[in-house]
Amino acid sequence: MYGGAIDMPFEPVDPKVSFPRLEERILVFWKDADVFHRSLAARKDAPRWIFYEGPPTANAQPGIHHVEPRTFKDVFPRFKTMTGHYVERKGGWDCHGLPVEIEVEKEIGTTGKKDIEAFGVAEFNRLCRESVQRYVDAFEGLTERIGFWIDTDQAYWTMHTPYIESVWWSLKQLHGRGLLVEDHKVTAYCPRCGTALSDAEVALGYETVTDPSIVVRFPIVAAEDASLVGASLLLWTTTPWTLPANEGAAVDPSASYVLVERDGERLILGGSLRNAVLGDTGTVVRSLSGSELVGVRYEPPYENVEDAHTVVAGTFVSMEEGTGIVHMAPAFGAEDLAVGRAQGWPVFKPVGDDGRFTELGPAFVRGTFVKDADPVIVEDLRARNVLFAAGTLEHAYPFCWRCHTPLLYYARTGWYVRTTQVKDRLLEVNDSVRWYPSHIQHGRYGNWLENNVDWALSRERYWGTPLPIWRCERRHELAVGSLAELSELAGRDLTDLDPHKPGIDEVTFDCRECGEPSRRVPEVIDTWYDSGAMPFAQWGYHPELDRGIAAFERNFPADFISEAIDQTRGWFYTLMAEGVLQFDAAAYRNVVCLGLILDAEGRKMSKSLGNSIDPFEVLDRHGADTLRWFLLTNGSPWADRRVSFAAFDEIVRQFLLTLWNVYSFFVTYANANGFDPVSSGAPSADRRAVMDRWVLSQLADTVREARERLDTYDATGAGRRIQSFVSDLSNWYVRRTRRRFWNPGGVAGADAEAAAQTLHHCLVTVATLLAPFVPFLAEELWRNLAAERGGMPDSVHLADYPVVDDSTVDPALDRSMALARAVVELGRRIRVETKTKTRQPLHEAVVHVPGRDAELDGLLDVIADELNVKDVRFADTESFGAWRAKPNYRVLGRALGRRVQAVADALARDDGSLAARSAAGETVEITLDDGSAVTLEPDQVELAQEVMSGWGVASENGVTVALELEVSPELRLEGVARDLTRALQDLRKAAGLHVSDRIMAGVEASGTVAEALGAHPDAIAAETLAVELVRGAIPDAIIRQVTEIDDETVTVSLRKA
RNA sequence: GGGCCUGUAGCUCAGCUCGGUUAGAGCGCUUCCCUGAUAAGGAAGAGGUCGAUGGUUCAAGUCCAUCCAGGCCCA
Repeated sequence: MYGGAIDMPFEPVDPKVSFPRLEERILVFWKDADVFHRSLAARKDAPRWIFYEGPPTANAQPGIHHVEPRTFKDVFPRFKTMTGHYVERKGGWDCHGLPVEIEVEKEIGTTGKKDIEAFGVAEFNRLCRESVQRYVDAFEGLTERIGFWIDTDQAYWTMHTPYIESVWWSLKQLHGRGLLVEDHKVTAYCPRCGTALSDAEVALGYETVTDPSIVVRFPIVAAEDASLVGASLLLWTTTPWTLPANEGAAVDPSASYVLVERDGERLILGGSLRNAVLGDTGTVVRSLSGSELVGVRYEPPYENVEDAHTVVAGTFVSMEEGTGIVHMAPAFGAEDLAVGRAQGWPVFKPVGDDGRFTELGPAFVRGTFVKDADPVIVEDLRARNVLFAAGTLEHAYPFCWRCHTPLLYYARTGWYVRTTQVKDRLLEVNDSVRWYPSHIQHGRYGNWLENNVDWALSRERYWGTPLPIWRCERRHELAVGSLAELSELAGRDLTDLDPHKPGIDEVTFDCRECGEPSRRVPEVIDTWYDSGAMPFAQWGYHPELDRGIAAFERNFPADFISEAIDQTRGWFYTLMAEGVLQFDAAAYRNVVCLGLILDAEGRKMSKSLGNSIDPFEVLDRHGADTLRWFLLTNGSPWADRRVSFAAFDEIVRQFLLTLWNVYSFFVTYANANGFDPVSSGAPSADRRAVMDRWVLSQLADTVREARERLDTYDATGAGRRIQSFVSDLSNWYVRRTRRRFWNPGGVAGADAEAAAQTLHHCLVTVATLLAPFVPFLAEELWRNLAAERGGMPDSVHLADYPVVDDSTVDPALDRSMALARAVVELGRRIRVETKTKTRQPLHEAVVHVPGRDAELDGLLDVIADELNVKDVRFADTESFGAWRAKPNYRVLGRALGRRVQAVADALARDDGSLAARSAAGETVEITLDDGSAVTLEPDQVELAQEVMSGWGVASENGVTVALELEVSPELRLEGVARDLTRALQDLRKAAGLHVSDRIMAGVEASGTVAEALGAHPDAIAAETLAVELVRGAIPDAIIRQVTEIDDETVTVSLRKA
């Protein structure tokens, strides 16, 4: 369809367009003409504007929430390309991680690590690789279909060897600087599956259970205040099995505690909890603050470590349940571990990975599963009089969502990146980043950074980048940075080895320090580390191998990244953290942070809820441009938003089809008139009609605002401005200018050509403005209207973004036209109120706009035509109703303060004479209640005219319009002639005639209609392109219709001439 | 428990930066009008305690405080 036109300047446009089909055609064109790569090549030497692709994890079918970030990641690079930047767009795929493993586990029916080991890690990882490949194919399909221009051919894959080596290089740096270390951490752990669970997994398995709830005595053995010795601290716990690991007790230092004597025994507990624990028994001997207890040493229930068993201060201590004194077992609680680390207590862990007590535990529970040991321990405590009270408690406890084993909170070793050591630098770097919306910077994201904890890097899983640390029996560690380095260590060529498990684990070598065999630690790394490594790893950056250095340096840092808000703790953080850790620099300058996509009920879309919208269904039904336009302009990109199909229909009808119809209209008449935009040449400004000058001024303003907003990452504002221009173009410019295009004999000459030039220019400019937003429709318009005409490129995406044509900016005209449109609106209101059809011509309209008459000078014809009146004049002596004035608060409020209300009161009492003088432009003086006088300039008041409705007068905002409603017999006939014309036009349309077909027409009528036909035969014939217009029926009519005009029955018929 | 966001018409959302006295748009509903570009457009109407309370101010949807509800994240 893009063949050269011989007979017509433009390809005919089908007003009934299918956007999805149009988009398929454009996709073929882009591919055949290699437009994307040419758009890059054309800017090869331009300043770089750097974009990073945040890789989607290829572990499931893409959803509509993947289209949102991809749309924003497309619109700005396209815009920057069109404004003269080189925007390399390297794609990427996040390949590793638990989600991929789970997807494969579903396929092969395994439910835990033991199953996977039995299945075979080599085969398992092979399936993971295949799964990734499969979903990448699906994502590539979506990417292409939505018009997201990104280079998927050269995408980085985090599972490819050069990427992994680059990650290894970075880890080696961290290890060398002491920032990558092994340490303990408490995590939820399933003893049956032998694996730690993520928070999300833990959240899946909470159940209400009954657990023991016991209070135990910790007798004080040493204290600064010697009188405390011999008293017992009371501690509460629901996990008796953790008591053998007790190393301390925590109190709230600011809370109040009491020493109670009861049955000859002295007990210490939180004052507010005394009643709950002791009831009204015992006597308070003294009260003391928590801080007085800090440092007290006690006798632990079970012997374990030296130099511990003291009371410490803790902010986490609750004074609302328990005893106000918290038992601390660093091996089994996150806070406990943090406190223990701060106190220098060793981690004492008498429980093995199978959940059973080991040799370290008390003899009577060794080999027992911890939960089963609870009653045994309680009995032991009772026997030794350590137990104070025992009961049970119902509460929520997490279970393994796979095997229903109770989860244990366990200190386990893992590998950590010491991000806390660069926290200050992270905060500093964050200050240099521009966030959209800005509140993220010091809000959600800034808070996250403030609370930075070391990055738990290792995962005891299979499908991930292996942690490249080899260690010997004597625990000498070596971080390896590449396969080449590994080859050297192992003494054989491993450069072709797949660096994944299990192959990599088979590589061993002799420790360089002690000669003992050294083997790799078993863990893989957090897949998020892969994602944050992309600025360097996407180029295989590796200084030791002299690889990717130039490419990295050219492309760091990013000017722009964008993802949804859930990435604050994800990619936004990992990118920044690794940028700082490796290069002491911000990895990105601008970040657009999008809201989440919700369903019609406001719930987050997810596969498990079954409420996600299939993007391919939307694309097939409404098209990519529709979806893109919705995402870019509907609601706020920062806010979560609801998506439903109704919104897509509205966009098609209201925006895309409106533009399409203007386009179709233009092409129809340009072809009919043989208009050629290149040879006809643009008329000079002073030769342009006022409507042309107005629409060009609006266009210039649209270009200005679109550019300004896109420059500040506000695609929504830019899009809305363009949409409002398209609406004005269609509903005011074309509506008002239509007849100038209808030029069957070519008689209108230069004026028709000026109109065509203007509309052509508007459409081409709009297409260019829209190219980043709706790349398909923009291309379609460009291809037909501009491509290869006068040296223009063959694709809109190779064009420059429009610049403001200052010569067309005319603010005075903008204001005048707004006023004229207000006048027209009032006129239309009068016609409705007085039930006077618009088609009935009236004698005159009288307009009253105090002080602004002159502004309407050039627009009286426009008003007259739109209101269908013979004449428009300005009021001079008429009084349409009393004037009313009220203060212009913005001006007077500032000047008068409190007295402005008194002015309002005074003006409200005005009988209209003061207001009338203001309306006439006079300065008036009013007297207030307090006797003081105030002088009011005309611009210090707002004027309105009180008019009665139904009398042919309407007023608003100081603008008053009156219509002369009397219909003379002549006007009546003219109105009927127009009704008749309209009937014939309807008939032409119904007969399917082309706009330029000539007809023979017949009218069977009597009375007024016949009279009107007799009075205005030429006008009717000219309007309807009738070469012959007869009374009565015509022979051989192809269509015939009975209709009502002016309460008379009329039959019209016609055929082609 | 902490942080952030959101709360305006039946629905989807503007307006809040920088306070101004008739709070807007689109969809939907009612009535009418216009139309040989239009699947559109226009006018009128119904529909609002602008989440609540208190404060600042001549004036609060807008600024401040507290609270309520929902969401997301952290604990």
